[in-house]
Amino acid sequence: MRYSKMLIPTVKEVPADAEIISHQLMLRAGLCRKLASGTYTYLPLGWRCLQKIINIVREEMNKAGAQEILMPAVQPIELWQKTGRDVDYGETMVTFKDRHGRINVLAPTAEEVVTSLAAGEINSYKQLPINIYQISFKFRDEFRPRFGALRSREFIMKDAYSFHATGEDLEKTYAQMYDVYCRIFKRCGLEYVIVEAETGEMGGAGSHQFTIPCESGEDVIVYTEDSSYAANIEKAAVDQLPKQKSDIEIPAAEEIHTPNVGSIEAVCDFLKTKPQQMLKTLIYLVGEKVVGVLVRGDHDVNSEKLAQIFKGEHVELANEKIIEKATGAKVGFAGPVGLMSNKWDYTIIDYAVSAMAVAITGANKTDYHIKNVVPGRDFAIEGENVIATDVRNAVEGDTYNGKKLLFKKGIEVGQLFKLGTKYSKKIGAKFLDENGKESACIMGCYGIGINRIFASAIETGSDSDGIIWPLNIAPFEVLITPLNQDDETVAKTADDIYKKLLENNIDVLFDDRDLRAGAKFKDADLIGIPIRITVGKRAVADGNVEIKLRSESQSEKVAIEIAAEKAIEIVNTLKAKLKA
RNA sequence: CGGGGUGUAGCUCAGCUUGGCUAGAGCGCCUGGUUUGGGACCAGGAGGCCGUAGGUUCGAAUCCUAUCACCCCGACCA
Repeated sequence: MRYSKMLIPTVKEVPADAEIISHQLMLRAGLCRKLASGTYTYLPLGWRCLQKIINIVREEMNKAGAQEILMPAVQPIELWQKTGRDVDYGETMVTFKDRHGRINVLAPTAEEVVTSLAAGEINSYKQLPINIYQISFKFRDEFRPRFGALRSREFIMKDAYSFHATGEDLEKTYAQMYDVYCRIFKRCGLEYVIVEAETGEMGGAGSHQFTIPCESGEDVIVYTEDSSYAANIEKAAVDQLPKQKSDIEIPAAEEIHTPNVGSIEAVCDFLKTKPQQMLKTLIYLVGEKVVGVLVRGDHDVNSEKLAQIFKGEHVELANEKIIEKATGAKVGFAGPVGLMSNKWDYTIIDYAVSAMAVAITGANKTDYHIKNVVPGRDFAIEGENVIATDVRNAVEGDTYNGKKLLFKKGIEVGQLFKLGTKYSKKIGAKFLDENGKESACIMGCYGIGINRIFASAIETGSDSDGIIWPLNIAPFEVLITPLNQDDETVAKTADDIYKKLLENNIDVLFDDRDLRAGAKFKDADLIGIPIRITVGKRAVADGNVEIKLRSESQSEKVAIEIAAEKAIEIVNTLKAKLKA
């Protein structure tokens, strides 16, 4: 490909609305342009990268026996109503009416569609297992799209779905997909971490997440130093804290006037105490149920853990109205004393709370708190509809199995789920087993965010001059940079090498633009093609060209005659390193 | 959705507080010339309904109101 013929609009200045490195470089290197919030046009260079990623994913999926299909992006809402996920997804799912008044959704994912396909086509255990996938656009109307391709509203996802007659058989495919994912990320040249994850609104029995560690990641990975345990923050378990003992007899609980101080910080300020001494009471809506959740003042409720207690039901913070009704006080003054289980349906108490010797908590009376509250004495920590459990996020200082927990940020690029029969039961994907007995298909599902691989590769591979692509997903493998194109020998040398590389199926970009050397070098570094061959007048006079790796600072002089061969050799070496 | 911020040339931004001449700079773009191994230089040039709508005023990029878009901080996920 000739550079002068290609739309590669590089820019010197950093675009104003790009915050993180990958977003900035994507725009600067001319890989994409924003159309509207969270939607991007991928330009020739960017689309080439995405296609390379897609091809790697496709190859590995096909090799594992998965079959590619393509499902509609516009789906009838009725399908989603069957599984109740129209409610779970809520506003994240875009819906619109067509001319007949039917409500359609823009696919945020495809469990419902694929399960209804299976319901129609799969009747016998003889057809199982089957693993089908697609690579297509998804649309999610995110609360807050940001960070360019990291969290866009429209994105390309590879989503695979497997159907099984038995749980053991699901385990087999799950393990196989686990392996396939390792191969895919290896080939893409990414350092990844695998963590245990929650299944969230997907439902199901088990899940792993593939994460690329990096500062701009929005996920938090929790792990032990010896790597014996790694999970995302939604899942990460913590050891129970030791029960605190008080040296003195705690006096009776006592109401104190705390005008206008609702937040934990304000109360601490006012009463000259620390968040660890506080007991925070949050009112949640779990399905239809009103649930009071108690955590220590310095801890946060983990809504995934909360959802798991209620078998994956939809969880959200209650609004002001419900809180006031449930507590009889304005927001900020809720507490467990005196009204547990009568105004709300369940009380969930975090272990760290039951371990407290004494606490300060809201009095369920506007502008009042209660001090000297002893869990177990002043409110029940067990009983009907009262559950003591782990319902908070792990924090610095926590341990698991006695080992210190460490924290790291990461980008989630893929996730595996054991779905079980959540979808097949509701949509009626059933089969007859060898005994003629009917059962619901057991399902697994496996997603990969293509754009996120693209973004994480840049996020983890760049320097102050621009992108440093891993060879396998670089838009081109080799860049030829002739410097003095009026010089016949230079022009011919560059052209010969270009043709030779093309003949050998190397992805090569030929910078035939009439620009000064500096400008070409700057663009070359910015777009980050792994191998650059520089053809300059002086070196050519000596019978040489220069070969330079984008990842190295030194270039190497190579005789013109063997330049193409040498470049091919480097391509092969780099490829070998990325082999799965 | 709540909180904060920004909309002026293709891009990055100044001008707005304290209304007043023809609305500016750098980069990019076009023409000509000189240059040519790390984003060259000189000369000339094109390009703006100052986000949109209304209002105040003799006069609005500047003040007021509404509205839209975008960005940042919080609850979601590939």
